Amino acid sequence: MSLAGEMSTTGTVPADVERPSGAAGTPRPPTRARERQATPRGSLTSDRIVAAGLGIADAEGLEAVSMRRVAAALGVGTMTLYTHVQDKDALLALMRDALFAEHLVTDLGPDWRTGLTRIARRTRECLLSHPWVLALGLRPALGPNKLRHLEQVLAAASGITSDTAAQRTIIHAVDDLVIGCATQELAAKALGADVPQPLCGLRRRIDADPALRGLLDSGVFPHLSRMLAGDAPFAAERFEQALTWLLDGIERTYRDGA
Amino acid sequence: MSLAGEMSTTGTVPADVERPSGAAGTPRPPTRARERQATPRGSLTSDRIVAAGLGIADAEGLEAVSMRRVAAALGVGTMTLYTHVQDKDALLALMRDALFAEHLVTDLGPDWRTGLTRIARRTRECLLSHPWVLALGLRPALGPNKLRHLEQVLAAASGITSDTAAQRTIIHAVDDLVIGCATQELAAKALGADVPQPLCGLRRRIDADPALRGLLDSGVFPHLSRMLAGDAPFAAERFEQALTWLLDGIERTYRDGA
DNA sequence: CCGGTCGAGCGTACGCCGTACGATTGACGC
DNA sequence: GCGTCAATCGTACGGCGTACGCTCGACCGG
Repeated sequence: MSLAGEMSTTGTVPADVERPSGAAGTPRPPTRARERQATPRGSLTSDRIVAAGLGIADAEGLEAVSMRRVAAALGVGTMTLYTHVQDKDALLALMRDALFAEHLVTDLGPDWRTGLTRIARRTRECLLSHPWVLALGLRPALGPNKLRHLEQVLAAASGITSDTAAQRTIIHAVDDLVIGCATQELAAKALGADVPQPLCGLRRRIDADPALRGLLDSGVFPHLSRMLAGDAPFAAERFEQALTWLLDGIERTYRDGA
Repeated sequence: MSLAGEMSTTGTVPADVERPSGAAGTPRPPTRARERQATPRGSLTSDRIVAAGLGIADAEGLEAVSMRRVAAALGVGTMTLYTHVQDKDALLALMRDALFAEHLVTDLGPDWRTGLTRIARRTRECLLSHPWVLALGLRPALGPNKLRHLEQVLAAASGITSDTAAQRTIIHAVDDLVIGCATQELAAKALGADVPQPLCGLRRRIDADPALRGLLDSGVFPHLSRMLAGDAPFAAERFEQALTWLLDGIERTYRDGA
Protein backbone atom coordinates (compact mmCIF):
# COMPACT_ATOMS: atom_id res chain seq x y z
CA MET A 1 0.00 0.00 0.00
CA SER A 2 2.66 2.50 0.96
CA LEU A 3 4.55 1.68 -2.16
CA ALA A 4 7.46 3.71 -3.41
CA GLY A 5 8.78 5.15 -0.23
CA GLU A 6 11.70 7.32 -1.27
CA MET A 7 12.93 5.18 -4.09
CA SER A 8 13.18 8.20 -6.27
CA THR A 9 15.78 9.92 -4.14
CA THR A 10 18.42 7.85 -5.80
CA GLY A 11 18.38 10.31 -8.63
CA THR A 12 20.56 8.34 -10.98
CA VAL A 13 19.09 5.70 -13.17
CA PRO A 14 18.26 2.39 -11.49
CA ALA A 15 17.02 1.29 -14.87
CA ASP A 16 19.12 -1.68 -15.94
CA VAL A 17 18.19 -4.18 -13.34
CA GLU A 18 19.83 -7.22 -11.87
CA ARG A 19 18.96 -10.39 -13.71
CA PRO A 20 18.63 -13.05 -11.02
CA SER A 21 18.47 -15.87 -13.58
CA GLY A 22 18.93 -18.48 -10.91
CA ALA A 23 17.73 -16.90 -7.74
CA ALA A 24 15.66 -18.16 -4.83
CA GLY A 25 15.39 -21.86 -5.49
CA THR A 26 14.17 -21.76 -9.08
CA PRO A 27 17.14 -22.79 -11.19
CA ARG A 28 14.85 -23.18 -14.17
CA PRO A 29 16.61 -25.20 -16.83
CA PRO A 30 14.74 -23.99 -19.91
CA THR A 31 12.47 -26.89 -20.74
CA ARG A 32 12.28 -25.76 -24.34
CA ALA A 33 14.65 -23.50 -26.21
CA ARG A 34 13.08 -20.68 -24.21
CA GLU A 35 15.76 -18.40 -22.82
CA ARG A 36 13.20 -16.05 -21.29
CA GLN A 37 12.03 -15.82 -17.73
CA ALA A 38 15.02 -13.88 -16.51
CA THR A 39 12.82 -12.46 -13.78
CA PRO A 40 11.65 -15.35 -11.66
CA ARG A 41 7.95 -15.24 -12.41
CA GLY A 42 6.60 -13.50 -9.34
CA SER A 43 9.28 -10.89 -8.84
CA LEU A 44 7.84 -8.13 -10.97
CA THR A 45 5.90 -5.63 -8.91
CA SER A 46 4.40 -2.26 -9.67
CA ASP A 47 7.02 -0.79 -7.36
CA ARG A 48 9.82 -1.99 -9.57
CA ILE A 49 8.02 -0.74 -12.65
CA VAL A 50 7.57 2.67 -11.07
CA ALA A 51 11.22 2.74 -10.04
CA ALA A 52 12.31 1.94 -13.57
CA GLY A 53 10.05 4.67 -14.90
CA LEU A 54 11.49 7.17 -12.46
CA GLY A 55 14.99 6.27 -13.50
CA ILE A 56 14.27 6.79 -17.16
CA ALA A 57 12.36 10.01 -16.53
CA ASP A 58 15.13 11.47 -14.40
CA ALA A 59 17.83 10.44 -16.82
CA GLU A 60 16.24 11.16 -20.17
CA GLY A 61 13.06 13.09 -19.61
CA LEU A 62 9.41 12.20 -19.69
CA GLU A 63 9.19 11.63 -23.41
CA ALA A 64 11.67 8.77 -23.08
CA VAL A 65 9.30 6.93 -20.76
CA SER A 66 7.44 4.51 -22.98
CA MET A 67 6.02 1.18 -21.99
CA ARG A 68 8.44 -0.61 -24.28
CA ARG A 69 11.35 1.28 -22.80
CA VAL A 70 10.36 0.61 -19.20
CA ALA A 71 9.82 -3.05 -19.94
CA ALA A 72 13.20 -3.29 -21.65
CA ALA A 73 14.87 -1.67 -18.65
CA LEU A 74 13.35 -4.39 -16.49
CA GLY A 75 14.26 -7.18 -18.91
CA VAL A 76 10.64 -8.04 -19.38
CA GLY A 77 8.11 -8.20 -22.18
CA THR A 78 6.26 -5.03 -22.84
CA MET A 79 2.80 -6.38 -22.19
CA THR A 80 3.85 -7.88 -18.91
CA LEU A 81 3.72 -4.42 -17.42
CA TYR A 82 -0.02 -4.36 -17.89
CA THR A 83 -0.43 -7.15 -15.38
CA HIS A 84 0.81 -4.82 -12.65
CA VAL A 85 -0.16 -1.41 -13.99
CA GLN A 86 -3.48 -0.59 -15.54
CA ASP A 87 -2.39 2.04 -17.98
CA LYS A 88 0.47 4.24 -18.94
CA ASP A 89 -1.48 7.00 -17.25
CA ALA A 90 -1.67 4.92 -14.10
CA LEU A 91 2.07 4.39 -14.22
CA LEU A 92 2.66 8.11 -14.53
CA ALA A 93 0.31 8.76 -11.62
CA LEU A 94 2.25 6.28 -9.49
CA MET A 95 5.49 7.94 -10.48
CA ARG A 96 4.06 11.32 -9.55
CA ASP A 97 2.96 10.10 -6.16
CA ALA A 98 6.31 8.49 -5.52
CA LEU A 99 7.89 11.89 -5.93
CA PHE A 100 5.52 13.44 -3.42
CA ALA A 101 7.51 11.56 -0.80
CA GLU A 102 10.36 13.94 -1.53
CA HIS A 103 8.17 16.92 -0.76
CA LEU A 104 8.13 16.02 2.90
CA VAL A 105 10.35 17.95 5.25
CA THR A 106 11.75 16.50 8.42
CA ASP A 107 11.09 19.47 10.65
CA LEU A 108 8.43 22.11 10.30
CA GLY A 109 10.20 24.51 12.63
CA PRO A 110 8.82 26.63 15.42
CA ASP A 111 5.96 28.47 13.70
CA TRP A 112 3.61 28.29 10.74
CA ARG A 113 5.63 30.71 8.65
CA THR A 114 8.81 28.72 8.99
CA GLY A 115 6.92 25.56 8.21
CA LEU A 116 5.28 26.87 5.06
CA THR A 117 8.54 28.42 3.91
CA ARG A 118 10.45 25.19 4.37
CA ILE A 119 7.85 23.14 2.57
CA ALA A 120 7.67 25.64 -0.26
CA ARG A 121 11.43 25.62 -0.72
CA ARG A 122 11.59 21.87 -0.59
CA THR A 123 8.77 21.50 -3.08
CA ARG A 124 10.43 23.93 -5.43
CA GLU A 125 13.73 22.07 -5.25
CA CYS A 126 11.90 18.85 -5.86
CA LEU A 127 10.13 20.15 -8.95
CA LEU A 128 13.30 21.69 -10.31
CA SER A 129 15.33 18.54 -9.91
CA HIS A 130 12.66 16.39 -11.56
CA PRO A 131 11.46 18.58 -14.41
CA TRP A 132 9.33 15.84 -15.90
CA VAL A 133 6.87 16.20 -13.00
CA LEU A 134 5.66 19.51 -14.33
CA ALA A 135 5.69 18.13 -17.83
CA LEU A 136 3.04 15.71 -16.59
CA GLY A 137 0.93 18.80 -16.67
CA LEU A 138 -2.65 18.76 -15.61
CA ARG A 139 -2.90 15.07 -14.88
CA PRO A 140 -3.94 15.12 -11.23
CA ALA A 141 -2.18 12.58 -9.08
CA LEU A 142 -3.48 11.24 -5.83
CA GLY A 143 -1.78 8.70 -3.67
CA PRO A 144 -0.58 8.01 -0.17
CA ASN A 145 2.44 10.26 -0.49
CA LYS A 146 0.35 13.14 -1.71
CA LEU A 147 -1.88 12.66 1.33
CA ARG A 148 1.17 12.74 3.56
CA HIS A 149 2.34 15.93 1.90
CA LEU A 150 -1.07 17.53 2.28
CA GLU A 151 -1.17 16.57 5.92
CA GLN A 152 2.19 18.19 6.50
CA VAL A 153 1.22 21.40 4.74
CA LEU A 154 -1.99 21.51 6.71
CA ALA A 155 -0.10 20.93 9.93
CA ALA A 156 1.95 24.01 9.17
CA ALA A 157 -1.06 26.07 8.12
CA SER A 158 -3.05 25.10 11.18
CA GLY A 159 -0.67 27.19 13.23
CA ILE A 160 -2.18 30.37 11.89
CA THR A 161 -5.91 29.68 11.85
CA SER A 162 -8.23 26.87 12.77
CA ASP A 163 -10.66 27.71 9.98
CA THR A 164 -10.25 24.79 7.61
CA ALA A 165 -11.53 26.74 4.61
CA ALA A 166 -8.94 29.42 5.28
CA GLN A 167 -6.26 26.76 5.65
CA ARG A 168 -7.26 25.43 2.29
CA THR A 169 -6.97 28.84 0.72
CA ILE A 170 -3.58 29.40 2.29
CA ILE A 171 -1.99 26.14 1.23
CA HIS A 172 -3.40 26.47 -2.24
CA ALA A 173 -1.93 29.95 -2.55
CA VAL A 174 1.51 28.78 -1.50
CA ASP A 175 1.31 25.74 -3.74
CA ASP A 176 0.19 27.83 -6.67
CA LEU A 177 3.13 30.14 -6.28
CA VAL A 178 5.60 27.30 -6.08
CA ILE A 179 4.16 25.53 -9.09
CA GLY A 180 4.09 28.72 -11.12
CA CYS A 181 7.63 29.65 -10.15
CA ALA A 182 9.01 26.24 -10.98
CA THR A 183 7.12 26.10 -14.25
CA GLN A 184 8.44 29.41 -15.45
CA GLU A 185 11.93 28.73 -14.16
CA LEU A 186 12.12 25.46 -16.02
CA ALA A 187 10.74 27.05 -19.15
CA ALA A 188 13.44 29.68 -18.91
CA LYS A 189 16.13 27.13 -18.22
CA ALA A 190 15.09 25.26 -21.33
CA LEU A 191 16.42 28.26 -23.22
CA GLY A 192 19.76 28.25 -21.46
CA ALA A 193 18.86 31.27 -19.42
CA ASP A 194 19.32 31.92 -15.70
CA VAL A 195 22.70 33.48 -16.10
CA PRO A 196 21.25 36.84 -15.29
CA GLN A 197 24.23 38.95 -15.92
CA PRO A 198 24.28 40.99 -19.10
CA LEU A 199 21.39 39.52 -21.03
CA CYS A 200 18.62 37.33 -19.79
CA GLY A 201 17.29 34.45 -21.82
CA LEU A 202 14.42 36.51 -23.08
CA ARG A 203 16.75 39.08 -24.52
CA ARG A 204 18.84 36.44 -26.18
CA ARG A 205 15.87 34.85 -27.83
CA ILE A 206 14.50 38.12 -29.09
CA ASP A 207 17.85 38.93 -30.62
CA ALA A 208 17.89 35.56 -32.30
CA ASP A 209 14.70 36.31 -34.21
CA PRO A 210 15.05 39.23 -36.62
CA ALA A 211 11.31 39.76 -36.75
CA LEU A 212 10.99 40.09 -32.99
CA ARG A 213 14.14 42.15 -32.85
CA GLY A 214 12.65 44.57 -35.36
CA LEU A 215 9.42 44.68 -33.43
CA LEU A 216 11.25 45.52 -30.24
CA ASP A 217 13.32 48.22 -31.92
CA SER A 218 10.22 49.76 -33.45
CA GLY A 219 9.71 51.67 -30.24
CA VAL A 220 6.24 50.45 -29.36
CA PHE A 221 7.61 48.55 -26.36
CA PRO A 222 9.24 51.23 -24.23
CA HIS A 223 8.92 49.44 -20.89
CA LEU A 224 10.10 46.16 -22.33
CA SER A 225 13.12 47.77 -23.95
CA ARG A 226 14.05 49.47 -20.72
CA MET A 227 13.73 46.28 -18.73
CA LEU A 228 15.77 44.24 -21.17
CA ALA A 229 18.56 46.78 -20.88
CA GLY A 230 18.92 46.05 -17.17
CA ASP A 231 19.98 43.00 -15.23
CA ALA A 232 17.65 40.23 -14.22
CA PRO A 233 17.43 38.85 -10.70
CA PHE A 234 18.12 35.17 -10.18
CA ALA A 235 15.12 32.91 -10.26
CA ALA A 236 15.79 31.81 -6.70
CA GLU A 237 15.76 35.40 -5.50
CA ARG A 238 12.52 36.05 -7.32
CA PHE A 239 10.99 33.00 -5.69
CA GLU A 240 12.06 34.01 -2.20
CA GLN A 241 10.77 37.52 -2.69
CA ALA A 242 7.43 36.37 -4.04
CA LEU A 243 7.03 33.90 -1.19
CA THR A 244 7.85 36.60 1.32
CA TRP A 245 5.25 38.89 -0.18
CA LEU A 246 2.59 36.23 -0.13
CA LEU A 247 3.32 35.18 3.44
CA ASP A 248 3.40 38.83 4.49
CA GLY A 249 -0.07 39.23 3.07
CA ILE A 250 -1.29 36.11 4.84
CA GLU A 251 0.28 37.13 8.11
CA ARG A 252 -1.32 40.55 8.03
CA THR A 253 -4.74 39.01 7.50
CA TYR A 254 -4.57 36.61 10.41
CA ARG A 255 -2.28 38.34 12.89
CA ASP A 256 -5.06 40.15 14.69
CA GLY A 257 -8.38 38.56 13.83
CA ALA A 258 -9.15 34.86 13.35
CA MET B 1 4.81 39.19 -39.04
CA SER B 2 2.00 40.16 -36.74
CA LEU B 3 0.19 37.03 -37.62
CA ALA B 4 -2.73 35.66 -35.70
CA GLY B 5 -4.31 38.78 -34.33
CA GLU B 6 -7.29 37.61 -32.35
CA MET B 7 -8.25 34.69 -34.51
CA SER B 8 -8.52 32.55 -31.45
CA THR B 9 -11.27 34.57 -29.89
CA THR B 10 -13.74 32.77 -32.08
CA GLY B 11 -13.69 29.93 -29.62
CA THR B 12 -15.71 27.52 -31.68
CA VAL B 13 -14.06 25.37 -34.25
CA PRO B 14 -13.20 27.06 -37.55
CA ALA B 15 -11.81 23.73 -38.59
CA ASP B 16 -13.79 22.54 -41.58
CA VAL B 17 -12.84 25.17 -44.09
CA GLU B 18 -14.45 26.55 -47.19
CA ARG B 19 -13.33 24.77 -50.32
CA PRO B 20 -13.00 27.52 -52.95
CA SER B 21 -12.61 24.97 -55.75
CA GLY B 22 -13.06 27.58 -58.44
CA ALA B 23 -12.12 30.85 -56.87
CA ALA B 24 -10.17 33.88 -57.99
CA GLY B 25 -9.68 33.43 -61.67
CA THR B 26 -8.25 29.93 -61.70
CA PRO B 27 -11.06 27.69 -62.92
CA ARG B 28 -8.61 24.83 -63.22
CA PRO B 29 -10.12 22.09 -65.37
CA PRO B 30 -8.23 19.08 -64.06
CA THR B 31 -5.74 18.34 -66.81
CA ARG B 32 -5.47 14.79 -65.61
CA ALA B 33 -7.85 12.80 -63.51
CA ARG B 34 -6.50 14.80 -60.56
CA GLU B 35 -9.35 16.05 -58.43
CA ARG B 36 -6.98 17.64 -55.92
CA GLN B 37 -5.98 21.24 -55.57
CA ALA B 38 -9.15 22.26 -53.78
CA THR B 39 -7.20 25.08 -52.17
CA PRO B 40 -6.01 27.31 -54.99
CA ARG B 41 -2.31 26.75 -54.69
CA GLY B 42 -1.17 29.87 -52.87
CA SER B 43 -3.97 30.17 -50.35
CA LEU B 44 -2.47 28.10 -47.55
CA THR B 45 -0.72 30.23 -44.99
CA SER B 46 0.69 29.54 -41.58
CA ASP B 47 -2.08 31.75 -40.22
CA ARG B 48 -4.73 29.41 -41.51
CA ILE B 49 -2.84 26.41 -40.19
CA VAL B 50 -2.60 28.01 -36.76
CA ALA B 51 -6.28 28.88 -36.86
CA ALA B 52 -7.17 25.30 -37.69
CA GLY B 53 -4.96 24.06 -34.88
CA LEU B 54 -6.61 26.43 -32.43
CA GLY B 55 -10.02 25.25 -33.49
CA ILE B 56 -9.16 21.61 -32.93
CA ALA B 57 -7.42 22.31 -29.64
CA ASP B 58 -10.34 24.32 -28.28
CA ALA B 59 -12.87 21.79 -29.44
CA GLU B 60 -11.17 18.51 -28.65
CA GLY B 61 -8.09 19.21 -26.60
CA LEU B 62 -4.41 19.28 -27.33
CA GLU B 63 -4.00 15.57 -27.90
CA ALA B 64 -6.38 15.81 -30.86
CA VAL B 65 -4.04 18.23 -32.59
CA SER B 66 -1.99 16.12 -34.94
CA MET B 67 -0.47 17.17 -38.21
CA ARG B 68 -2.73 14.78 -40.08
CA ARG B 69 -5.78 16.12 -38.29
CA VAL B 70 -4.92 19.76 -38.94
CA ALA B 71 -4.20 19.04 -42.58
CA ALA B 72 -7.48 17.18 -42.95
CA ALA B 73 -9.36 20.09 -41.40
CA LEU B 74 -7.84 22.33 -44.04
CA GLY B 75 -8.54 19.90 -46.86
CA VAL B 76 -4.87 19.58 -47.60
CA GLY B 77 -2.22 16.90 -47.66
CA THR B 78 -0.43 16.31 -44.41
CA MET B 79 3.02 17.14 -45.65
CA THR B 80 1.87 20.38 -47.19
CA LEU B 81 1.80 21.86 -43.71
CA TYR B 82 5.55 21.56 -43.52
CA THR B 83 5.91 24.10 -46.31
CA HIS B 84 4.50 26.75 -43.99
CA VAL B 85 5.41 25.46 -40.54
CA GLN B 86 8.75 24.07 -39.59
CA ASP B 87 7.66 21.56 -37.00
CA LYS B 88 4.78 20.47 -34.90
CA ASP B 89 6.54 22.26 -32.08
CA ALA B 90 6.68 25.41 -34.15
CA LEU B 91 2.97 25.12 -34.83
CA LEU B 92 2.25 24.76 -31.13
CA ALA B 93 4.43 27.79 -30.39
CA LEU B 94 2.50 29.83 -32.93
CA MET B 95 -0.76 28.67 -31.39
CA ARG B 96 0.50 29.66 -27.96
CA ASP B 97 1.48 33.09 -29.11
CA ALA B 98 -1.80 33.60 -30.88
CA LEU B 99 -3.51 33.10 -27.56
CA PHE B 100 -1.33 35.69 -25.88
CA ALA B 101 -3.33 38.24 -27.82
CA GLU B 102 -6.25 37.34 -25.58
CA HIS B 103 -4.24 38.19 -22.49
CA LEU B 104 -4.31 41.87 -23.35
CA VAL B 105 -6.72 44.10 -21.48
CA THR B 106 -8.21 47.21 -22.97
CA ASP B 107 -7.75 49.45 -19.96
CA LEU B 108 -5.20 49.19 -17.20
CA GLY B 109 -7.17 51.43 -14.88
CA PRO B 110 -6.01 54.27 -12.66
CA ASP B 111 -3.15 52.66 -10.74
CA TRP B 112 -0.69 49.80 -10.82
CA ARG B 113 -2.71 47.61 -8.51
CA THR B 114 -5.82 47.83 -10.63
CA GLY B 115 -3.74 47.16 -13.72
CA LEU B 116 -2.03 44.07 -12.36
CA THR B 117 -5.30 42.77 -10.98
CA ARG B 118 -7.10 43.16 -14.28
CA ILE B 119 -4.31 41.50 -16.22
CA ALA B 120 -4.12 38.67 -13.73
CA ARG B 121 -7.87 38.04 -13.92
CA ARG B 122 -7.85 38.21 -17.68
CA THR B 123 -4.92 35.83 -17.93
CA ARG B 124 -6.58 33.40 -15.59
CA GLU B 125 -9.80 33.45 -17.60
CA CYS B 126 -7.81 32.93 -20.74
CA LEU B 127 -5.97 29.93 -19.38
CA LEU B 128 -9.13 28.41 -17.98
CA SER B 129 -11.03 28.73 -21.23
CA HIS B 130 -8.21 27.21 -23.25
CA PRO B 131 -6.96 24.40 -21.04
CA TRP B 132 -4.64 23.05 -23.70
CA VAL B 133 -2.34 26.05 -23.21
CA LEU B 134 -1.22 24.75 -19.84
CA ALA B 135 -1.02 21.26 -21.26
CA LEU B 136 1.65 22.64 -23.56
CA GLY B 137 3.63 22.66 -20.38
CA LEU B 138 7.16 23.86 -20.26
CA ARG B 139 7.54 24.64 -23.93
CA PRO B 140 8.42 28.31 -23.81
CA ALA B 141 6.67 30.40 -26.44
CA LEU B 142 7.87 33.72 -27.68
CA GLY B 143 6.19 35.81 -30.30
CA PRO B 144 4.85 39.25 -31.00
CA ASN B 145 1.76 38.78 -28.89
CA LYS B 146 3.78 37.64 -25.92
CA LEU B 147 5.89 40.77 -26.27
CA ARG B 148 2.73 42.87 -26.30
CA HIS B 149 1.50 41.12 -23.19
CA LEU B 150 4.83 41.65 -21.43
CA GLU B 151 4.80 45.30 -22.37
CA GLN B 152 1.36 45.70 -20.89
CA VAL B 153 2.27 43.98 -17.66
CA LEU B 154 5.38 46.09 -17.38
CA ALA B 155 3.37 49.21 -18.03
CA ALA B 156 1.22 48.32 -15.05
CA ALA B 157 4.19 47.41 -12.85
CA SER B 158 6.11 50.56 -13.72
CA GLY B 159 3.54 52.49 -11.74
CA ILE B 160 4.96 51.19 -8.49
CA THR B 161 8.71 51.32 -9.02
CA SER B 162 11.12 52.38 -11.71
CA ASP B 163 13.62 49.69 -10.78
CA THR B 164 13.45 47.31 -13.73
CA ALA B 165 14.78 44.36 -11.75
CA ALA B 166 12.04 44.88 -9.18
CA GLN B 167 9.47 45.16 -11.96
CA ARG B 168 10.66 41.87 -13.28
CA THR B 169 10.30 40.25 -9.87
CA ILE B 170 6.81 41.67 -9.46
CA ILE B 171 5.42 40.58 -12.79
CA HIS B 172 6.96 37.16 -12.41
CA ALA B 173 5.37 36.76 -9.01
CA VAL B 174 1.93 37.67 -10.31
CA ASP B 175 2.38 35.48 -13.36
CA ASP B 176 3.52 32.58 -11.24
CA LEU B 177 0.47 32.82 -9.06
CA VAL B 178 -1.88 32.94 -12.01
CA ILE B 179 -0.22 30.00 -13.73
CA GLY B 180 -0.20 27.95 -10.56
CA CYS B 181 -3.82 28.74 -9.78
CA ALA B 182 -5.01 27.89 -13.25
CA THR B 183 -2.98 24.71 -13.33
CA GLN B 184 -4.39 23.43 -10.09
CA GLU B 185 -7.88 24.58 -10.91
CA LEU B 186 -7.86 22.73 -14.21
CA ALA B 187 -6.41 19.66 -12.58
CA ALA B 188 -9.24 19.77 -10.07
CA LYS B 189 -11.84 20.37 -12.73
CA ALA B 190 -10.59 17.32 -14.57
CA LEU B 191 -12.00 15.36 -11.63
CA GLY B 192 -15.39 16.99 -11.79
CA ALA B 193 -14.73 19.05 -8.72
CA ASP B 194 -15.35 22.73 -8.03
CA VAL B 195 -18.78 22.20 -6.65
CA PRO B 196 -17.54 22.95 -3.18
CA GLN B 197 -20.63 22.14 -1.26
CA PRO B 198 -20.66 18.93 0.68
CA LEU B 199 -17.56 17.21 -0.63
CA CYS B 200 -14.74 18.59 -2.64
CA GLY B 201 -13.16 16.70 -5.48
CA LEU B 202 -10.34 15.52 -3.30
CA ARG B 203 -12.73 13.95 -0.88
CA ARG B 204 -14.63 12.22 -3.63
CA ARG B 205 -11.49 10.74 -5.07
CA ILE B 206 -10.23 9.50 -1.75
CA ASP B 207 -13.54 7.82 -1.14
CA ALA B 208 -13.36 6.18 -4.53
CA ASP B 209 -10.14 4.39 -3.64
CA PRO B 210 -10.51 1.95 -0.76
CA ALA B 211 -6.79 1.97 -0.04
CA LEU B 212 -6.66 5.73 0.35
CA ARG B 213 -9.90 5.71 2.24
CA GLY B 214 -8.41 3.27 4.70
CA LEU B 215 -5.28 5.33 5.00
CA LEU B 216 -7.30 8.43 5.77
CA ASP B 217 -9.40 6.65 8.36
CA SER B 218 -6.33 5.23 10.04
CA GLY B 219 -6.04 8.45 12.01
CA VAL B 220 -2.55 9.48 10.96
CA PHE B 221 -3.96 12.42 9.01
CA PRO B 222 -5.79 14.46 11.63
CA HIS B 223 -5.53 17.82 9.88
CA LEU B 224 -6.50 16.35 6.55
CA SER B 225 -9.50 14.59 7.99
CA ARG B 226 -10.67 17.76 9.67
CA MET B 227 -10.28 19.77 6.51
CA LEU B 228 -12.11 17.28 4.37
CA ALA B 229 -15.03 17.43 6.77
CA GLY B 230 -15.51 21.12 6.06
CA ASP B 231 -16.52 23.04 2.98
CA ALA B 232 -14.09 24.17 0.33
CA PRO B 233 -14.00 27.70 -1.01
CA PHE B 234 -14.54 28.24 -4.73
CA ALA B 235 -11.44 28.30 -6.86
CA ALA B 236 -12.21 31.83 -7.96
CA GLU B 237 -12.38 32.99 -4.36
CA ARG B 238 -9.10 31.31 -3.59
CA PHE B 239 -7.52 33.03 -6.54
CA GLU B 240 -8.79 36.46 -5.56
CA GLN B 241 -7.63 35.99 -1.99
CA ALA B 242 -4.18 34.83 -3.01
CA LEU B 243 -3.82 37.70 -5.46
CA THR B 244 -4.85 40.14 -2.77
CA TRP B 245 -2.29 38.73 -0.37
CA LEU B 246 0.48 38.93 -2.92
CA LEU B 247 -0.37 42.48 -3.98
CA ASP B 248 -0.64 43.49 -0.32
CA GLY B 249 2.87 42.23 0.22
CA ILE B 250 4.15 44.07 -2.83
CA GLU B 251 2.38 47.26 -1.86
CA ARG B 252 3.85 47.23 1.63
CA THR B 253 7.34 46.86 0.23
CA TYR B 254 7.15 49.78 -2.16
CA ARG B 255 4.68 52.13 -0.51
CA ASP B 256 7.28 54.05 1.46
CA GLY B 257 10.72 53.41 -0.02
CA ALA B 258 11.79 53.36 -3.69
C1' DC C 1 4.56 32.29 -77.60
C1' DC C 2 7.78 29.18 -75.43
C1' DG C 3 11.07 26.69 -72.55
C1' DG C 4 13.12 26.62 -68.08
C1' DT C 5 13.06 27.09 -63.34
C1' DC C 6 11.25 27.05 -58.84
C1' DG C 7 8.52 26.16 -55.06
C1' DA C 8 3.95 24.51 -53.38
C1' DG C 9 1.65 20.36 -52.76
C1' DC C 10 1.61 15.68 -51.23
C1' DG C 11 2.01 10.11 -51.56
C1' DT C 12 4.76 6.80 -49.53
C1' DA C 13 7.39 4.83 -46.06
C1' DC C 14 9.90 4.31 -41.64
C1' DG C 15 10.26 3.89 -36.96
C1' DC C 16 8.11 5.03 -33.00
C1' DC C 17 3.93 4.85 -29.77
C1' DG C 18 -0.13 2.54 -26.54
C1' DT C 19 -2.45 -1.49 -26.05
C1' DA C 20 -6.24 -5.43 -27.40
C1' DC C 21 -6.03 -10.16 -27.93
C1' DG C 22 -4.95 -14.76 -27.33
C1' DA C 23 -1.44 -18.33 -26.83
C1' DT C 24 1.93 -20.14 -23.60
C1' DT C 25 3.57 -21.70 -19.35
C1' DG C 26 4.99 -22.25 -14.63
C1' DA C 27 3.28 -22.77 -9.79
C1' DC C 28 0.12 -24.73 -6.79
C1' DG C 29 -3.94 -27.24 -4.61
C1' DC C 30 -5.91 -31.66 -4.84
C1' DG D 1 -0.42 -36.76 -11.79
C1' DC D 2 -3.44 -33.28 -13.09
C1' DG D 3 -6.64 -29.35 -13.48
C1' DT D 4 -6.65 -24.51 -12.80
C1' DC D 5 -5.28 -20.01 -12.89
C1' DA D 6 -2.58 -16.04 -13.06
C1' DA D 7 1.79 -14.24 -14.88
C1' DT D 8 4.11 -13.61 -19.14
C1' DC D 9 4.58 -11.95 -23.68
C1' DG D 10 4.45 -12.29 -29.25
C1' DT D 11 1.77 -10.39 -32.65
C1' DA D 12 -0.86 -7.00 -34.66
C1' DC D 13 -3.52 -2.68 -35.32
C1' DG D 14 -4.17 2.00 -35.73
C1' DG D 15 -2.07 6.33 -34.98
C1' DC D 16 1.79 9.46 -34.56
C1' DG D 17 5.82 12.87 -36.59
C1' DT D 18 8.28 13.51 -40.46
C1' DA D 19 12.29 12.38 -44.23
C1' DC D 20 12.33 11.87 -48.95
C1' DG D 21 11.40 12.61 -53.55
C1' DC D 22 7.95 13.12 -57.18
C1' DT D 23 4.43 16.03 -59.75
C1' DC D 24 2.87 20.02 -61.63
C1' DG D 25 1.22 24.88 -61.85
C1' DA D 26 2.88 29.60 -62.07
C1' DC D 27 5.97 32.77 -63.38
C1' DC D 28 9.77 34.87 -66.13
C1' DG D 29 13.38 35.91 -69.55
C1' DG D 30 13.67 35.46 -74.27
